Amino acid sequence: MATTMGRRERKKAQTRRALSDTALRLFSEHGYDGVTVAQIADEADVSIATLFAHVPDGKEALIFDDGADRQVWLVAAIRDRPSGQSVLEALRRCLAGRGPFTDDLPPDLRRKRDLIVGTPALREYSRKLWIAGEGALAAAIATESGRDPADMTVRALARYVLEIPELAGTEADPLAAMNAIFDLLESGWPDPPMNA
Amino acid sequence: MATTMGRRERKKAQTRRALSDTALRLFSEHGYDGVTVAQIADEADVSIATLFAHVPDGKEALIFDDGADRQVWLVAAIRDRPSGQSVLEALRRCLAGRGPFTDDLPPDLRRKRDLIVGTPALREYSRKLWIAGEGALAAAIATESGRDPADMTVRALARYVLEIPELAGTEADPLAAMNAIFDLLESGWPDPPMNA
DNA sequence: CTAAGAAACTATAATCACTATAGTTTCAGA
DNA sequence: TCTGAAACTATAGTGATTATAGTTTCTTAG
Repeated sequence: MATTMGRRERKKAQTRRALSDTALRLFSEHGYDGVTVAQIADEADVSIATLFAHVPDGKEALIFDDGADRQVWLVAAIRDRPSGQSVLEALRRCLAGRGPFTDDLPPDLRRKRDLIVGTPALREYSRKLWIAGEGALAAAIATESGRDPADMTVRALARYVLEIPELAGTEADPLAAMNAIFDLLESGWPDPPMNA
Repeated sequence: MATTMGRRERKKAQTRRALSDTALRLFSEHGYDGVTVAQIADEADVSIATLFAHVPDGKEALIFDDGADRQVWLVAAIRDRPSGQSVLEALRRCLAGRGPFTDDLPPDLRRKRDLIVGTPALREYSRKLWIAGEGALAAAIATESGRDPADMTVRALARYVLEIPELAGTEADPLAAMNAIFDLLESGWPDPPMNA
């Protein structure tokens, strides 16, 4: 096993990359629904069967990375947070630099993000990917707070945090929206409202 | 406009009912994926085109009612709550008597519920129906708390409440799970944990 | 170096959800 | 009773996805 991948793996990655790039370009040009998987396969110069071999989750998955990076960021953000910082604060800061919450991105990533936010099918699939990290996030939270990872409170918190991108992503000011939601999760819903 | 529907509307309702009943029966017998819409249409003795005319959202929608009852319950539960009761308390009590949170149901509804909970595609669609009520619920909450219905805090609370059935529905004790989540929403996440 | 054997790829055909079209029957109301 | 709308039908098509069976291309153990 060499440090550099063998030719086979390199070609495989190349094909997958060609599919992603082609899909992103065509989606940007004609809209998600305006492109068929057949067109994508054609322009990437592979057969349809090959396309689906690379993207088992289907058309929506084409422009998303296979690797489960998402979970890694968040779990790392919790584990490596400065001492004294709360778990939710760490998550808030981590999310603030990602996805819909910053414009400090290279232009290709910005185009991709806009495409996702503007396409319901892609938004839904993106949410699915986030939610898939629920278990890992719950485990990390449980570790830090000395609770059972199966505790419904922990699971719910993890789920609610992971829903934030979809919930706040379409707002006029996504970052402000995200902060409002984190405040809600930290302090709870004030009822009766903050008068007598 | 007679008090009883005309024959035309009666027949339409009949057809829709036949489709629902047939779909529920076949899904129960062979599983959701083990039944094609063609089979359902056949057994209900209508054409496939007619089936889709009745169920524009597709296969999953077959066993759900068209009417948007869900929102109505919840909004009414908030508006008509005893004075002094918090909004979240009203929602908690309302949900406790519905869907996955009680076994006090006629056997056919119980079968239907079990089918939904046990079938990912149906769970997802059910969630979609709940989420569709977000705007109405947010409006009701905003009215009671004197906030802007577009306030992200209000929208987030509404969304989080509506996610509870999917989140708690698959737990061993759904009712206890639901209560834990409401506690989280009311009080927020205690961090650092409840020691010094 | 070479011969399995695995992995990636291909064409082809099928299945299935869903839509479009164009025409027929049935009811409702003037 | 006539007319138009609504519900229905058969038919054909689109597009995603899967199954099958066979071909090419790398890897690697001998």
